Amino acid sequence: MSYAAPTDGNIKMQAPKLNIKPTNCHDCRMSALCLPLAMDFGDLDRLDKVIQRTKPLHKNQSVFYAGDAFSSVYAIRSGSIKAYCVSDDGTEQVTGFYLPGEIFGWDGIADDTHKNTAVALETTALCEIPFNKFEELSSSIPTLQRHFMQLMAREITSDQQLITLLGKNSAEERIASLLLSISGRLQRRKLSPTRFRLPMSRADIGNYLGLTVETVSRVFSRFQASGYIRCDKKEVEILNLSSLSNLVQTCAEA
Amino acid sequence: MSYAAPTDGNIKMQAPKLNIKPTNCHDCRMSALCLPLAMDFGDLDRLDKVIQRTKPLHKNQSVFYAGDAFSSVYAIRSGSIKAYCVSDDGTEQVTGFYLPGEIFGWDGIADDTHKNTAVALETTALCEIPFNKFEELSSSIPTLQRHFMQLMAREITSDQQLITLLGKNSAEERIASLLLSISGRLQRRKLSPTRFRLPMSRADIGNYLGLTVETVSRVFSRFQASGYIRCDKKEVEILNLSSLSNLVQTCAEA
DNA sequence: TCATCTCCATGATGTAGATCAATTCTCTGT
DNA sequence: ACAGAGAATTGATCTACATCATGGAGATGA
Repeated sequence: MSYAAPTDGNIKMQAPKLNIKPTNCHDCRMSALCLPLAMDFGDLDRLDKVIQRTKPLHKNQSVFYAGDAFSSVYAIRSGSIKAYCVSDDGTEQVTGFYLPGEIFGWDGIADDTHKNTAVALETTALCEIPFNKFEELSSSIPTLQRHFMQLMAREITSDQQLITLLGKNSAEERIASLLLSISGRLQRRKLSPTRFRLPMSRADIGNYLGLTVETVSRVFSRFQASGYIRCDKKEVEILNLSSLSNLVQTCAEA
Repeated sequence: MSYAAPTDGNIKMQAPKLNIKPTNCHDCRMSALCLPLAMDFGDLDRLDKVIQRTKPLHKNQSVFYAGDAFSSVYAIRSGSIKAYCVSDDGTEQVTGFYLPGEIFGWDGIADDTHKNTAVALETTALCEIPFNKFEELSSSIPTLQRHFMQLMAREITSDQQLITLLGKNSAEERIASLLLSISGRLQRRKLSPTRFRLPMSRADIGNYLGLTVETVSRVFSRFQASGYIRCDKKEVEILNLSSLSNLVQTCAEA
């Protein structure tokens, strides 16, 4: 019954009555993540007028498709998103998973065309941030521009971490890294970093990490046998965070 | 021969006599690549005043190190740059190669600290674009802001292509893809897309593509045996561009 | 309620590319 | 001009992961 219980992903959680649905940026408890901290209230009001809250998508509904004209970026209020692109031969490559408080859709800015398709992994509520209006705003709110560039840069950084992961690391290292990444991101939004529900399938994980479903499954089993995690289907509990950390080669920070 | 300073050695290619060294953005024939096309001449002047032309780096000199405070992004006038990050265990991961007309250094915007080290692969001339001055400028030159975001987005797109490459493609596909990428980028700056000199070592290529030197070497040999390319050390000639293209799975564009 | 589907787990076997090793060739500095 | 280090090629072997195959556990729907 407790709200903090991280059975959160069990889609029902996003049901309107459990969450006081934020109707503006002031009330939204994600705003610390997705909006500039330095903005004052007047600015926030102006931004708030621009942002559109779409009605919740349900599982497997798309936000945009590869090839769509780029018009907006999106912040996740609840739920989760998978971004992937499709090769000419039809194979998919998952390029990212996005959790509440995170922003996606940058891939369209380069030439006004989305390179990825974005799809809801579960019932998901979004804020749409129309990019042309944002541009108008950001010339009068300087910190907003900077903040957006930082968000884009964060995307670059995380993409490059994934590149390192795919280029150098073993299956175990990749999966440990993903688990830790999700754990850390949940922690940032004050949710349990050790007990959570993976919103994506094993196949998605494998695709994202350049592994097959079978390998992903085996590694999960091995992690469980080693006592690093306990998991039942998508429900995961991290039992030994430091062992997992020892597995991954993080890029040295300064 | 007593011409001391940057003893380039093999890089005579971008010898002074071929290039009238650009002293400002108006004259620079890279500007079409690295600057907003839509900017008028007044804007260009103001931008020009902000950009610093550094003296040429010679091979293996660094532009910045991972951990350095972020202050600028850089455009390449001539030469080439390798960006890489270092794990705590000391292993390197190459995250990108940058050719003339291209801009690098975005990786520092996220939290004002560079995540990568950038090093010259050969004698290299750069334009430094101080980011704080850029931010001032861009509020008064709206297209500039947009353009910079597009450049960042291009970095995201290319990173995501690399992710796909590393996650799904075989050694041959990866190397074909790199060759085609370089070919295309040279073509954009009106250089021969079929005959060029690779500025990076086989080891760098392998590192970038998640392969060992040996594998890279073998694939080059195989490509040569198949008549796809002809190469002598770093000098490469693409003989059969379409065969190479057939090898790679490009992400479907709209 | 049963039939069908999707997801996940796990075993048996195959293989692309890593690793180890040796040789030649090319730069670099004294 | 020479020694030594580094870069590249090629061969022989090994291994982590892919591939193929099977069965079970939950969902979904007539």
